[in-house]
This record gives sequence, C-alpha cells and structure tokens, in this order.
Amino acid sequence: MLFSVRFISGFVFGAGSGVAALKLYYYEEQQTYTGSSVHRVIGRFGLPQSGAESRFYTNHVLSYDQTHRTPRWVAEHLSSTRLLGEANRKRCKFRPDPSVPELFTAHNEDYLKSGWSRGHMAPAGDSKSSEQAMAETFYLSNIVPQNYENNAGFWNRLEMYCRELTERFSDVWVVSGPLMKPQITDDGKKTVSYQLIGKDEVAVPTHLYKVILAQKDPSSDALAVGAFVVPNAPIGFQHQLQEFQVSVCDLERESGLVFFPALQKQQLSDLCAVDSCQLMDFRRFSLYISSRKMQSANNVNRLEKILAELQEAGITPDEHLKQIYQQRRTELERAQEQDTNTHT
DNA sequence: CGGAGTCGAAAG
DNA sequence: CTTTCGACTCCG
Repeated sequence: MLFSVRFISGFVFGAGSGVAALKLYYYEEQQTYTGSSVHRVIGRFGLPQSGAESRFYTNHVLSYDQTHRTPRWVAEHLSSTRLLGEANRKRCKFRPDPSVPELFTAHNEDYLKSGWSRGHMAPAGDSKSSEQAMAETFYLSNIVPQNYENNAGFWNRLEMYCRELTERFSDVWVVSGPLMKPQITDDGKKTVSYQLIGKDEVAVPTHLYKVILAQKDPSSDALAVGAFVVPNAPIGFQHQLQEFQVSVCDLERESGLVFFPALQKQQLSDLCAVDSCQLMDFRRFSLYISSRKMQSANNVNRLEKILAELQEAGITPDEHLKQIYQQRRTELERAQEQDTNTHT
C-alpha cells in the first residue's frame, strides 16, 4: 500500500492581536491508493475530505468535527513546569478558529443566549505559559456547548485534579471531548438524540469524556490510566469521580477513537488505584473560588461580601484565605488612599 | 440609530 | 478556577 501524503503549510493571522502570525502545519487528508487504475479514476477529482486531520496549536492538538462544529478530541501534555506562567484569560476572547473553513465553523452568536455555555476542552488554565497558547484555547474549535453548572463545577474540579496530578506524576497526558450517548426511548429503541444550537447548528453533547494518562517519572515506564464519561448536566458534590469512570475500551467503542495507540496497554495500572481520584470537596473548592474572587475584588465592600457569603454557606476561612483577604485589603486601602490624594 | 468591540461586575 | 451579561465606547 502506498501513502500519498502532501505536506501543507498554512499561514493564519490571528485576528485582532495583529502581531504574531500563527503558523499551522497539517497533513492533508490521507489518501490511500492501491495503485490500481480503477482507484485512480474513482479519485480523479479527489476523494471526500472530512477535515478531521490533527490540528496543532501552541499547547494543544485537536481533531475537528465539521459536522458538529466542535472538536472530536483535544489532546494535551501537562507537567508541573509547563503549568507555570502569567497568561491571563481576561485578555483572551472566544472566537472562530481562523484555520477552520467558514462553512464549518461555529460562532459566538450560536452559544450566546442558547442556554449553554462555551466549555473549553483544553482548559485555559492549562495554558498559562503563554498568551498565545491561552488565546488559542479560546478558538471555538476547542469549545463545546456545556451546561454552565457542570462547566464551572464538576468539570472544573476534574480539570483541577488533572493539574494536581502533576504534583505526583512527572508527565500527564489528557484527551478530552464530547460524546453523544444513545438513550432508550419509550418503545425500547436505542436512539441518539442531541440539540443543535444557533445558526451554525452546533451539536450539544450528551456527555463529555476525559482520558488521563499519568507517568510517575520520566525514567520508569510505570503508567496509570483513567477514563471518565460525565453527563453534560449539573453534578453535585455528593458525587465521586469514580462513579463516572469507564474502561478505556468501553469509551473507545462509544467514541470510535483509539486513545494513545502507541501504548502497550497491558502494562497500565488503574489511575484510581494508584492515585486518589478525589476531586476538591465543597469546602476546599469554595475556599479556592473565594480566594480567586478576593484577588480580583476592586473595593473593600466586595471583599467583605465574598467573606460574608462564604460564612453564609457555613464555611470558616482557613489561614491561607485570611492571609489573601488581609493582603488584598491593605492593597485596596492603599490604592484608595492614593486615589483620594490625587483628587485633592 | 444600531452593530461591533472593550471593560468590569457578578455568580457557580 | 469556570463563565455570562450589561454598560460603555466608537463609528458609519
């Protein structure tokens, strides 16, 4: 069998930023020829293209689904050092991926007021290492319609857990994506049903999946893997991550994808047997969210309100939060002092 | 006047 | 951390 693969280089200019030209390399759809003349004739005017080729960005790789206007999978590599950085999502914005043809791209209008939020597959929080890397995670090629509570809650905590794994594993690989699971209808028929939103008819997944592969240290080949399928719906703190664990094999059959195909799977251990698979509990999560809110508070009133709401929820601040509170308070008071001075 | 873009506030 | 939304600006 003979593979004819043409190497294409495309230049795409990041709209708005107007600075760096992003250079994307990608393979044109692979076309296989048997060498027989009949197949050359069938392909005389080219064979159909699905646009599913791997797309490479600064800190993630994805395959796009032109039918659903979402990614089908998004792959990342996480490590403690690669998570460092100062890139800020405040300077990023959701936008169509300039490398996706207009005919197949989603737009912000599809999501706004749709009842669904724009959920990152490669999280922005994994790309703090550079503004460019983070900006690319905001391309709609990396986004799926996601239940807001799920996005800000359970899925958010799952993403935090992936980052936390880099404290105990030297290297972590994550593949995330949407899933359309069939339901059994009243008449007993297995049926796939999903909503389409906006003018571009972006497909709302019934579930989201995440496959996590973790390596203890670079020298050993001790690998652990876990696959999780999470409903695209609110999931409360009473639920454990393990409740959503599935075998990689089952997920592969459901998704039609083979994950980490270069891996010797029989050498793998179960991630949840080697690690805790415990997401942040309500208290820790609330404390963390409050700390982030305090750091972005612009006045002392807001600062007080965050503290009050926390105690309203029955949570007493720990020392770490108290420290952040005090630091931010003195910062704000000092700024206010300066402000009044300049205005007198 | 209305669309587009930027900014900051608020909420899970 | 994860978002949405409204107020504001600019401009044809």
